[in-house]
Amino acid sequence: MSASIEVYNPLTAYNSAISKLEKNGIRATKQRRVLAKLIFDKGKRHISAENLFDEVKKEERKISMATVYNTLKQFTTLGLIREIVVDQNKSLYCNNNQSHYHLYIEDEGKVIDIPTKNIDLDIPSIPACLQLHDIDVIVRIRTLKEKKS
Amino acid sequence: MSASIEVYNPLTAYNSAISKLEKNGIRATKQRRVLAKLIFDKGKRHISAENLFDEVKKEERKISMATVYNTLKQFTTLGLIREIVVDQNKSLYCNNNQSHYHLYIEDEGKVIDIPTKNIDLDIPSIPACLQLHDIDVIVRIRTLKEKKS
DNA sequence: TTACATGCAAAGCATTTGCAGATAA
DNA sequence: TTATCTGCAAATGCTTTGCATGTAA
Repeated sequence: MSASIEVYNPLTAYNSAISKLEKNGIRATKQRRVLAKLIFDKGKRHISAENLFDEVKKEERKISMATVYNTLKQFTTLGLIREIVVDQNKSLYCNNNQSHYHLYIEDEGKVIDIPTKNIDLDIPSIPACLQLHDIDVIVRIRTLKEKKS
Repeated sequence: MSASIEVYNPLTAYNSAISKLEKNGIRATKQRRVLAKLIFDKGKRHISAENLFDEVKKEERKISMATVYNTLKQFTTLGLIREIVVDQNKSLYCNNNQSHYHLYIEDEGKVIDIPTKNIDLDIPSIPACLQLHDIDVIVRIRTLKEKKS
């Protein structure tokens, strides 16, 4: 039955985020709801804290940067979003829960999803005392510009 | 012919690093030689800037943090070492040039190599105007501690 | 001699934190 | 009411930079 490729339903994503908050005893405050709406309501995408902060400014409410960061962190801990560390000073958050990896266009700071089926990981046996937490695959790409001379 | 698994020769690694510097018109100054020795002389490993700085302090010469950072950056640009961004505040540098990926033990901040043969990437077609720069695969692992209750 | 390197301290920047005031249940 | 949140501004920590001094060729 499963849809062949990933289907993203903003409303479902938003609603399940909110209910997951509540299930974990975290209040669905106005700020968290606004942020969740912005994060989940625009289809699959990758956002930075700054990005999100800017989007909030364009909307009705004003939310402090600290709250944006704290909320992103909480959402990440709850597994609602995933953090992608593309480089030192750039964390992006991915609102797509389904298993996938990332194509990172370095010059543009842009990230594109790669469906998991295109990547085949045969990870060596992990000792029983360890627990797989996450697999980050970032394929780094550069645009050809000054090259090819 | 090729060796079945990776073989690392500290002396060769050091020497080829130095000659690559010279080939690129970068002087093999005392600081760079000291850093290269520390980086390549202890077998395959993953070092942070701070680590390296500490090791320098234990040795004869004193090298400033700025120089350590600048040198690591240069070495990375030249392809002598690889930077692994495991999280925001932790960049590690890997002295192993051969293609491989990383197992990151989050709680310990420790990185272990995974030979490439265990990972098979079938990357969706990359437009001709783009250039593959690097593929980072970080398998994130946590030790089981407070869990299993 | 002269371009390139180094070291220091100051600057930068994304992120985190402490704490007083605000808010949800 | 009371625990939890929020916002501000200050703090943090890694990394970078400007600039005067030092060094290799």
